[in-house]
Amino acid sequence: MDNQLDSFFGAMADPTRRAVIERLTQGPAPVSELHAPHDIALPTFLKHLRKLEDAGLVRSEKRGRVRTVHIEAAPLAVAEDWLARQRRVWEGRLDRLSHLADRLPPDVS
Amino acid sequence: MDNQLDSFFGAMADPTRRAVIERLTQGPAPVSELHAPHDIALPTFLKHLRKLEDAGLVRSEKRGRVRTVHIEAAPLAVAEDWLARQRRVWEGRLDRLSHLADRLPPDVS
DNA sequence: AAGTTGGTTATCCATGTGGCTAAGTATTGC
DNA sequence: GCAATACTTAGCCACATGGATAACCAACTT
Repeated sequence: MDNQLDSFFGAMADPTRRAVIERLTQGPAPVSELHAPHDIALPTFLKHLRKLEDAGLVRSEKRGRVRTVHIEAAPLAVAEDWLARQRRVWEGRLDRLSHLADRLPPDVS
Repeated sequence: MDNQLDSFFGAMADPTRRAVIERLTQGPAPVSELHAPHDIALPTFLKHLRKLEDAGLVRSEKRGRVRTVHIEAAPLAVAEDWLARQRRVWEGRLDRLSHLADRLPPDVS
């Protein structure tokens, strides 16, 4: 996809995928274990995993017949930073507004 | 949609929509001004705005023929919190692992 | 009153997404 | 070797998404 944020936010915009991420923060797990709590077919679930992997949120290795998946935390931090930055601009605007309000009588017609 | 996070992350998974949010952190603006920098047709752009509004990220009022849009910052904070929580669990796991490592000789067979 | 401006509504289209089943491959256990 | 396990690939389907045009309405401007 375009931006890294595109694929990240796209990946998080689904409850199944968020649940997988939540689970993986507690440590790696094989595909079958990740799939177990979700009431959808395995191939469908694999497509979700694929999307997480494409977004760089997750990595996996196969040993024998079992594929173990682990989280890649960096992208989470990138998105968190983006959101924090927006919030700071927003809050900064509020600050500037209140400062303006302080100086309202002299400055504004 | 399902969760509030669904519609939030869904809304952010598009560069046009993120650009609108970035612009709106600096203050409200009419639709035409928001649309100007984007090289897409107005009706297409309006669909993006609609999605932002559906996700509760933005609100708008119409006065005369001009509709003014302003940001609703709360959902940003909700998502930021969710991400921060994931990060804390992830980091907590690392902490526990290192603590475990400290106690490795006595505790582990 | 006529024209311009700022949105809005209605359709349409190609592609993406999330779901399924069926069938296949490769390990591992007996 | 055979069966069970753990994915994997292929194909199908309904609906959502992001894009477009055309036509419309309402409110200013002149």
